[in-house]
Order: sequence, then structure tokens, then C-alpha cells
Amino acid sequence: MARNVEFDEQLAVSKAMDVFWRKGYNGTTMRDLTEAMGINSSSLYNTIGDKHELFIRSIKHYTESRMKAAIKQLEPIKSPIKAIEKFILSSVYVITNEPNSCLAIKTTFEVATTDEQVQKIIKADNDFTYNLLNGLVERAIEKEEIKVSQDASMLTDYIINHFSGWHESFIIHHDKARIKNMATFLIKQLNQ
Amino acid sequence: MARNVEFDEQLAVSKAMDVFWRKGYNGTTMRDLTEAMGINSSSLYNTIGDKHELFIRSIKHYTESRMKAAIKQLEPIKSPIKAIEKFILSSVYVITNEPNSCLAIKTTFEVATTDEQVQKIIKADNDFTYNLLNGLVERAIEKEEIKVSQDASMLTDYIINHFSGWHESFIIHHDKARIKNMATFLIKQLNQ
DNA sequence: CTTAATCTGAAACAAATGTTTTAAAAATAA
DNA sequence: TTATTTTTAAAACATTTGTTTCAGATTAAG
Repeated sequence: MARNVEFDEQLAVSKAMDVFWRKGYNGTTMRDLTEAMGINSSSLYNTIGDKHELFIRSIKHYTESRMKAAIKQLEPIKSPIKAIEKFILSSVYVITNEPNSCLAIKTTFEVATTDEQVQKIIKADNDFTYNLLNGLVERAIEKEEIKVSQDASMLTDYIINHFSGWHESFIIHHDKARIKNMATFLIKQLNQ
Repeated sequence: MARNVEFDEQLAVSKAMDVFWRKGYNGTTMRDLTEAMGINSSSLYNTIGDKHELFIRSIKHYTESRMKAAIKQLEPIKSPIKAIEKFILSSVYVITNEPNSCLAIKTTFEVATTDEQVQKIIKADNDFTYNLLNGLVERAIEKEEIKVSQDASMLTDYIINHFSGWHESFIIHHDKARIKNMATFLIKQLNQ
């Protein structure tokens, strides 16, 4: 029959994701993308689709990678409260060491309000984190590792809620200590 | 000599701000702006300047209005802890009732990293809120209205930090109760 | 009223945008 | 090898972008 597609789609999407991550959806041009992906726009339109479709794939790639990483990281930890602490502290590490702040949060504030497809992906990502953490919180309350509140679902929201503020703070102040101190305080609150 | 400028600059900036607020910096076109402002682009360039300058004026207008409103609202409250609670609860009200989420936060995530001028304005706004709240927290600790921690500056950061997560949550879930429950828990934590 | 200044509106501008076309190159199956 | 199909690269496409030009309208001062 005929020749095969030459480029690695996963790799291409991952490179596109990097550009969207730095520049946002509206700040990224098709030429930014094709250049970073090392691919001609005709090939891009023939395989993946238009700019919007590429963005959808990019944020899906981002959220799915994060989900896998979170599961892999927390699975071996036996104590629920230890797993929660690990989750919080590794978030702090990512926030204070990665070059860009979270693509999901940036996307939420830039386009989630007006783009239904994006909104769904972001919500799915959020629900995943919620469920993962909520399981841990419920077990931690059962085991009396957490005594501060009996309301697991509120507490789960409460913990997750800190992350975007930490991102915001780090963009504005570039001060790791501020984030670490807040995280330490949050963990201390949970432990009492 | 010659005729005067015909349009009200403050009103024009305020109308431009509304557009940037909805669509973001990169999502807004000059035609969006001139249409909303009811003004021709030549007049705009003759008086205020280009798109970027108009954006700068817009976010300054936004942050300055908020500062004035915050001072006016908190001034009459005698008890520091009551003022802190009022600040938190009125933030919840704004987050769960305004059509768009905070322009300062949206701007932080969209362009603050790459635009130094914007970064400065955002930082100034943040510092203002920090100082306002920090004064209250210090007095509340002195008066032993707050006992949970003696570290006023960390506690101030900790409180402010909640707001962007609440915005994010509301964009994703549109669930007022979730935000209110978190706020109630935060206030309870402070009170003990 | 005249003069001089400058503001305004419509149109024009070049450059950049997202997307499509075209023709040639490449790879597989017969 | 040849025929057939698909991929690719470069250029072209129509719009949209941010910005400027220019002639005429409008105003204040002499």
C-alpha cells in the first residue's frame, strides 16, 4: 500500500505541551508549535488536527502523566497520613522547582470558563486527585491519624485547595521558604 | 488653541478592564477593546497608548479599586479577628457571586512570569493585601484572639493563600457550599 | 469671525495568524 | 520494478492582528 507516518505522535504531543505550558493557549502560535515539534503544519493537520485538538491532547497528556506519577508514588506508603504528607511535600517540591507553574491551573484560569472540552478534562483531573486523596483522608480519620475534623470530603478539598495559592505565591515572590512554612503548618494542623 | 479630548479616560479604562477580565490579555483583540470602549483606535493610541499600556492601566485600575474597597470595609471593625473573618467571608462572597474570577490571579498565571511591568503591579497588590492582613493578624495574636500560631507573617500568607484555590474550585465545580465549608473550617482553625 | 491646534472616524497598513493546497518524495504491495 | 497510496515540505491562502495615516470635523483663543 503506502508509507507510514514518520513522526512519533506521543513525542510530538509532548513537545507541543511544553510550548502551551510556557506560553498558554492564546499565547502560542501554530509556528511556535510546528517549530518545537520539528514537523510541518501539513503533517500536523493530517495526523492530529488543528490547534485546539493539539491543545486538548496536550492537557490530556499532562493530566494523565500526573495521575500515573501520583499513584506510583503513593502506592507503597502504608500509613494514610504519611501518604498525605508525601503528597503535600512533593507538591511543594514541584511547585518550587519546576520552571513553569502547573499547566492545569494555568489552563483553568485562562480558558476553562469558555471551553467546555477543556473544562471536562480539568474537572476529571481534579476529581481524580480528589478521590485519591479522599480515600487516604477517610482512612486516616478512621485510624485516628487525623483528629482535626471528621468531615473527610471537606478536609480533602481543604488540602487540595492550597496548591494553586502556592503556585501563585511562587510566581510572585520566588520564595521557597514561604511555601515550605505554609506546608509545614498545614501538615501540623492535620496532625492534631 | 484646540479642542479637548472628548472621552472620559477613567470610564474608558474601566470598560477595557472588563474585556481583559473576561478574555485575558492574549485573548483580547484591539477591536474587542475599541468596540467595548466606544472609541476609535486612533483616539485610543493618541491618549492612552497601545494594547499593552491599556492593559497596564486596566490592572492598575482593578487593584487600586480593590485596595480602596478593602480599607473602607475593614476600617470600622474594631476587633482584629472580626476584621480578618470579614475579609475572608467577603472574599468568599465575591468568589462565588462575581461572573469572572479575580483578574489579578488570572493575570498572574497568564502573563506575570514573562511581563516584568505586570509582575510589579501584581506584587504591589499582593504586598498591600499582605500588609493589611498582617497588621490585623499581629494585633489578633497580641490580644490572644488567635492562638493557633505565633508566627504572624506565616499565618498571613496562609490565609491569603486560600483565595486562588477557592477561585479555581469555583471555576471547576460551581459549588458555593464547597467554598463556604472550607472558609468556615479556616476560620474555626484561627479561632482555636 | 478667523486662526490655529488637535481630536476624530474611516480606511489603510504591514505583519502575523490558523489553515489549506500543491506537487514531489517515499514506502509498501503486487 | 512498477503501481499505488500516503506523507511531506514549501508556498500560498484568506483573515485577523496591532498600529498608523490622513482628511475633515471640532473646539478654544485672539
